[in-house]
Amino acid sequence: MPKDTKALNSTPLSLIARPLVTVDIAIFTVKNEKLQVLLVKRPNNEQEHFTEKWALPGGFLDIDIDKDLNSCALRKLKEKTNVNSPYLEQVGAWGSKDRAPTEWSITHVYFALLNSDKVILQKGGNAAEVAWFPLIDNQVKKQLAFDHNELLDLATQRLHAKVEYTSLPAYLLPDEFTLPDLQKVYEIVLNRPLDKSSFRTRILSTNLIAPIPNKMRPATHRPAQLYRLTNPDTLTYFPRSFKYNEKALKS
Amino acid sequence: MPKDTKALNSTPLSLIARPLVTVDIAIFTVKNEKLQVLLVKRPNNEQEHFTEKWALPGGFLDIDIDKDLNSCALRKLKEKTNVNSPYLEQVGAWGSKDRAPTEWSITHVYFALLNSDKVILQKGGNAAEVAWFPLIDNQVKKQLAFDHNELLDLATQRLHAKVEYTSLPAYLLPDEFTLPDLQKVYEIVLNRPLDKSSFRTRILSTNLIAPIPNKMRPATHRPAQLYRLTNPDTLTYFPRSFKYNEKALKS
DNA sequence: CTAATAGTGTCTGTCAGACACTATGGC
DNA sequence: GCCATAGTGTCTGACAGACACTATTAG
Repeated sequence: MPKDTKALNSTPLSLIARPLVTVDIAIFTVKNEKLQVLLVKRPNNEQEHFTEKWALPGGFLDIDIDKDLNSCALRKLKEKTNVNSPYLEQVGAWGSKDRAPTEWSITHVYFALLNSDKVILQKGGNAAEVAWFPLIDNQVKKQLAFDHNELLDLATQRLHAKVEYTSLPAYLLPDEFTLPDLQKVYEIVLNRPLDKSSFRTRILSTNLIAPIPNKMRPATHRPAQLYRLTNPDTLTYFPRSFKYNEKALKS
Repeated sequence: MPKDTKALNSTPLSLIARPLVTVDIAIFTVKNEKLQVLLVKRPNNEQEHFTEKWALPGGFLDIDIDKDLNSCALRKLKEKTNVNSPYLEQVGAWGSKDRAPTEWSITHVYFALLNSDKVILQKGGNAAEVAWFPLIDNQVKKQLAFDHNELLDLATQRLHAKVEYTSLPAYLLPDEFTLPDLQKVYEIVLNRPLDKSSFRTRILSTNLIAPIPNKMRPATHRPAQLYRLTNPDTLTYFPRSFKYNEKALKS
């Protein structure tokens, strides 16, 4: 009899051996004109693995507290940053017999984007220290606990891929920002300069952002129009190829 | 003390309550010129939920057999189809307190693409029946067990999105196929016609496929060149916007 | 006035879609 | 020859990048 039928033949569910289940989050921000990620330092505790190593914030799912996986990620994010509503996206699940030292374990990797001004770093809980680390060549120059270097790579790859065709970098800015501000965060995340004219055309051709009437950012030069997100909860996707073709559809 | 620190203060890992962990797979194929998905019928067993309902193939992770999540998905896929190496991709994890009737549970959703000729449907295990169901308006016209309609939607959305800019549909074909064959599966999955000329240009501008020298498909009309995948294990991505700009980089 | 940055206009090359055309087999 | 489908060529419109230009503030 195949093993996975056991539950369907009334073996009590409680007898099925279960893996450890965790959530880890790559929290990104732009600070000092660099893309940075939040890491926590594991405590000095003889009974723990990877003691005093830096790691992605995260930990065990608590089925008594968390109503779903996203809530679990938000809870952990809030514990470290005191931020309630970042942009949050699941990257995927990684589980195997030997990714953690002792047991079959699965981690659910998320990434979050937030404006660093809104963050109040909090050690609390199981974190001896909490700090931002810049990404250099898309990596953090540090050996992290467990397989967290790989997990961070995966989150970074996802971020990079999506920045090319979405409005993701807008979540790195404060609520009110100018178009040059927005271009700047795109350039920082993409690590390459963009043309001002085409950037503006592209952004303004969607309804991603709306100007705040009569509100400019004052400066010692020409002031810039301030904008805010039209719909902060919706990610905007810029068009891509295999264009939809109305005419061909009719035939 | 925050709850999630318990493991880090030497509470035995075995005492942390763990959710149920499952894997479900949307197995897609093209059959009779339609995109179809494989479903299994749950057995008639008074002690089970959703008895005799159709569902996505899947079930409990078995930490004694499965070395990682992907292996678990492949095992379940092989049990139902006897196929060893389909295209397989994780869509994501969905877990919550109440998505399953009794317990906090997490499922890891995968989708697979395969050529239906390679499949030998097998009931075995916990499946009373196994069958292909066409997707109509991207849905299967049937109420599935648990939250499987939603899971299937998610897999279908992912498939659709990626078909627009990748070589995914190639995995729905046999090893040798013609360019019109390939165009046809794209059209079936996308549910819209494509222009022959631009389709060919697009495909041939990559090294996705290579012609098989002197091998044509005979027909009562002009024969078509047969091709095969250059690298069957690598998904090809077609280019998209925010084009890389060499000149701007230097400045 | 100048400096500095915001914001616009114009040109041009590229490329995808539309669609007409040619090619090649069976009959 | 005809039919059917494979495969190519040509035109055109859209659009993104390059880059020059104008606009608006402080001082």
